[in-house]
Amino acid sequence: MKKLLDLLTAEMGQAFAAAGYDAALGKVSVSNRPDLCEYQCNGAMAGAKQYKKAPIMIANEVAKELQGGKVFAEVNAVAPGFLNLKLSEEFLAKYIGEMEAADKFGLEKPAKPKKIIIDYGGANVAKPLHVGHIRSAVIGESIKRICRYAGHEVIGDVHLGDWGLQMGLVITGVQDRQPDLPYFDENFTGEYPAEAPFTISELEKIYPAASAKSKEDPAYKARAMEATFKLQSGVRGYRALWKHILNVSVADLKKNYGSLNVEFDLWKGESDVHDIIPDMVKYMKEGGYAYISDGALVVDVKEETDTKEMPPCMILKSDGASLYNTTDLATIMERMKLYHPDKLIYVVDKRQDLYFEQVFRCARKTKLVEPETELKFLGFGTMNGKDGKPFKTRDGGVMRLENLIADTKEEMYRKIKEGREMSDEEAQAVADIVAVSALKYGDLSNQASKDYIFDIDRFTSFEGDTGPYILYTIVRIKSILAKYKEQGGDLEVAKKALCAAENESEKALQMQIAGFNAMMETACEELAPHKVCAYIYDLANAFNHFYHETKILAEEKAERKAGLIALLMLTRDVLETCIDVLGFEAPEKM
RNA sequence: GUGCGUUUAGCUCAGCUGGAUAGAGCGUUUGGCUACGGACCAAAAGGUCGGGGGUUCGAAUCCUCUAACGCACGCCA
Repeated sequence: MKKLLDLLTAEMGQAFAAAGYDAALGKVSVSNRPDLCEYQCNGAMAGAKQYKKAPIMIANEVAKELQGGKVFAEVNAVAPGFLNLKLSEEFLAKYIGEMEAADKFGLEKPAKPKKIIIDYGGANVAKPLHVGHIRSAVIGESIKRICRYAGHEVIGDVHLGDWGLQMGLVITGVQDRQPDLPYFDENFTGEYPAEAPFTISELEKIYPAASAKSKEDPAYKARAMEATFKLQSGVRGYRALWKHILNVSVADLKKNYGSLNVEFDLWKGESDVHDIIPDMVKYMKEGGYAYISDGALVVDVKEETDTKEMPPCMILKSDGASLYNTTDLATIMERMKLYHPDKLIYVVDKRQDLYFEQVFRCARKTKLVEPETELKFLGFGTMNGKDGKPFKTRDGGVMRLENLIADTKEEMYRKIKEGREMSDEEAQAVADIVAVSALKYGDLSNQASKDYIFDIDRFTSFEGDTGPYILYTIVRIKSILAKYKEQGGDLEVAKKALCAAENESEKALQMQIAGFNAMMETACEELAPHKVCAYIYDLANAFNHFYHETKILAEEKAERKAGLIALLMLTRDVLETCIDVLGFEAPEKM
């Protein structure tokens, strides 16, 4: 269904036309002076020059055309030429009634739904997730859900770092610990054990140890490189061991991502494109795109219009080995072949923007993608500590994501216990849910591209612009609805009883609800979860104002009471839909 | 050096793509529990929107110069 502002604009446009002016001047927007009006139109001022007339005269003529209409209850022309508008309560109630009945609250499907692949998460095999991974996971997941809700076909891919020297290091580390394993015996021809020879916590120790050792011991590094080479050239034992590393790691990653409600459709990795790299390189050479520069194979990506230095995109290192660029380009090729997406979105640290610019240009130039394929780099900023510097543990180390989540849950548990009578078990379960909202809302309510300050006290607060505040509002609505039902009310019947607002705060709540489809559409177009956050914060506030001024269960007229219940249900449903696309959920009680 | 980004209340952030008196939260000060969850609500104080210049009837928003900070600039990812 049409957006409310579009309907108002159409009405206003007609009035402009009827008064003899360009209908395009009738653009209506939400008022920036709520004390004066609900909506406004500034078209009279914009048209003043064109028609060589004082704006207030135009405004007056247009206002006249709108008198007695069904959409606006009040239209005032105000100096120097504003058109101040108040909506008809009946019109508004009818609109949100239609929203309630419509699929997705009246959000229209895109004219041409796109197939989108989102590359986010950024996890590496054998390395634990740390705080630096939270943003990609949280933002990527939300964007996936927003786009999906808006009607696009979306595939989320974690795109693991599961190849290259890091794997060689782990394998070498394992060999040092357990040299007798059959994986290292070249003459072994039997079945390798089904069980991995290490646990995830062992694995997490092996990598940093091996990595540190390789930095000071060249011989060790050489061994690791050889192991990498053997793995990549398909040596049976190494491949089998690598599979174990992968499996153990992925199981652990799924657990950690799962605790943040982050789910991937694909668990592909760099290794998946290893076999197609030679073909891709050959194609780039034969196509005349790639050439040797300083020993390395590169593709020029400079453009005439560049005002900055643009280094070429490197395809192979001077030793012939592949690198990040190689696998990313091969992955683009692979994705085009397997899924043929209209759009690829990368949710990656913003410091990589030049790099992705090179890769995208290279992919276009070499025609790995079609001219109309959209390549989007969504760079996010750093999560900083209260000192404004990258977030660290107290002793200055890198904090594991698992610990950050655990700390937040603990803090949440403490707050819940001190505020409510609740069993330890229930409090823990509730704390887990609320903590996820605190973390995610704290992150998503900021513009993704900016750095932000992680403040656990602020994020876990029940007051202010926080996840827990939103959840609190939802839980409060649920509680009232439950009581209505207890008292013999029928929610299904009440649902259809939406009625015209009888007071300011009720109307304000309805208007806020009515803005849902427009908000979701922009959030999707701009890939901006923070707009969803801002919206639900306003919605929660609008509800709480309304709640404070309106008696609901004590309302005597049954019809009116049902109407209020309907408004509550709609508010709850919109809020829950929004937090779902943000990637968290509300408990029943808290 | 080149390019990109950031700069808005004491602190953390918005600002719907050029409109009226620049908005929230936290913190501070004050008021409100015999209604449905007070983990709430209401109100006050707090700003030369980094600085200069320009475009416009009108600028936090567009252009230009400039400052501070951050980041990136071929064999890491």
